[in-house]
Amino acid sequence: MFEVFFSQVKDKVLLSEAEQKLVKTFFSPKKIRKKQYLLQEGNICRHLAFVEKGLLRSYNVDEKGIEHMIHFAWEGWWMADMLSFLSNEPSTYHIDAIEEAELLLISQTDFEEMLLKVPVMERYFRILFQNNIISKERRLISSISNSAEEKYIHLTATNPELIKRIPQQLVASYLGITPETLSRIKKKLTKGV
Amino acid sequence: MFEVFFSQVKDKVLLSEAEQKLVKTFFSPKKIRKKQYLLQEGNICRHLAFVEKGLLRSYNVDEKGIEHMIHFAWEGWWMADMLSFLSNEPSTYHIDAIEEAELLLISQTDFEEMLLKVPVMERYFRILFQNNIISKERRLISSISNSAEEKYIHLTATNPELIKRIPQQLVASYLGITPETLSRIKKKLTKGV
DNA sequence: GTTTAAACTTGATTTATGTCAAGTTGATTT
DNA sequence: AAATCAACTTGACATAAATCAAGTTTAAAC
Repeated sequence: MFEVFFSQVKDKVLLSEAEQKLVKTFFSPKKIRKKQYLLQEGNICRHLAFVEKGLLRSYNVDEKGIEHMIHFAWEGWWMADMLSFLSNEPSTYHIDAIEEAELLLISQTDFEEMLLKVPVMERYFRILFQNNIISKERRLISSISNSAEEKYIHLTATNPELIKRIPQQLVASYLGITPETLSRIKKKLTKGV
Repeated sequence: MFEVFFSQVKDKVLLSEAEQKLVKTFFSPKKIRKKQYLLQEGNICRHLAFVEKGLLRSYNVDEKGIEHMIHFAWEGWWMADMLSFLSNEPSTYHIDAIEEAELLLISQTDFEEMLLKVPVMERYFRILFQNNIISKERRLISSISNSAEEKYIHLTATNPELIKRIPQQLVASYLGITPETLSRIKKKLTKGV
């Protein structure tokens, strides 16, 4: 159950056998089915979820009822509403499974306790968050700088797996464009080949 | 010189006198004039900069020569190209001073050393990065979900100081819209009052 | 204090993208 | 395999925002 997890963690920091054992105790496994919610708007996000298998998405819904994709997370990625998780405020996000998923959950109090008891995990999350900032910044720059077509090209270059694995309408939402526009962009680009 | 710095750090973690003294040794002060560069595209970002006084901006320039604002940092904020700083790759950003600024700089190696020698600073940066992720996520959601007018209204609500302190054309760029559009939005909104 | 340059505003026009609607393809369920 | 539903495509049209250009205000430089 912890295979993907520890291979990910060991990618960033060194963990002793004892530390691994201790870290394990803070997590509990959970399986969720396709379309099942992990978090619904209005509820407090009480866990960080690590994806061992499957695929999750987080999104919010605006006044017009339109969904806006915030993140996707598959094997080796984390998923949560960090704002709600850290501040204990009700979430404005939904999180659900695009593909049936196996997760490792850690609660708010266990997260804090783990970081204090296993300082190397404090380091792991500092590095993880660092990387997250960098990738968010790139997505943001693309979002404010590029046309719809450029945004799509940029995404295929920086995240080809996402294009392959995520349904097109959700990719469109992730880019902040309509499914129709994305469909036309793809047609235009394949024509050009 | 470290007044703003330690008030910021103490806001997030507890520091002993000894730790404070040690932390100070890793930083060197620097003043830069208005319009002076701290970093230019193509160079490696070798320092994190903490702003004690003044105002910095980071931006990139696209093929058409258009500047896209990435961040602003005034008293109490950090500035860097994190990607370049962490990976040692040449930066794609420019960083310069909008207002004359007093900075505290820490180098890549000193940063790593400080985090290892003063674990509470590891914690500080984990928390700092956490908060950064949340604010970037909000900006991103607004960017992909909202119209130009809604983006501007959202910014006035979440970051009123930015609107007051940053020249309008830079605010427009920060929002990913043209100065003309921002000017028209402001006119429309003041009319409505 | 006058000159010069930069920032901001306003108007006319163009363009990219959104919206609405209908059709097609593909997937899921019975 | 047929039926049902959702995903994707395509076309016609509407609209928000960009572009281009001129004017005005404000700030900087001499």
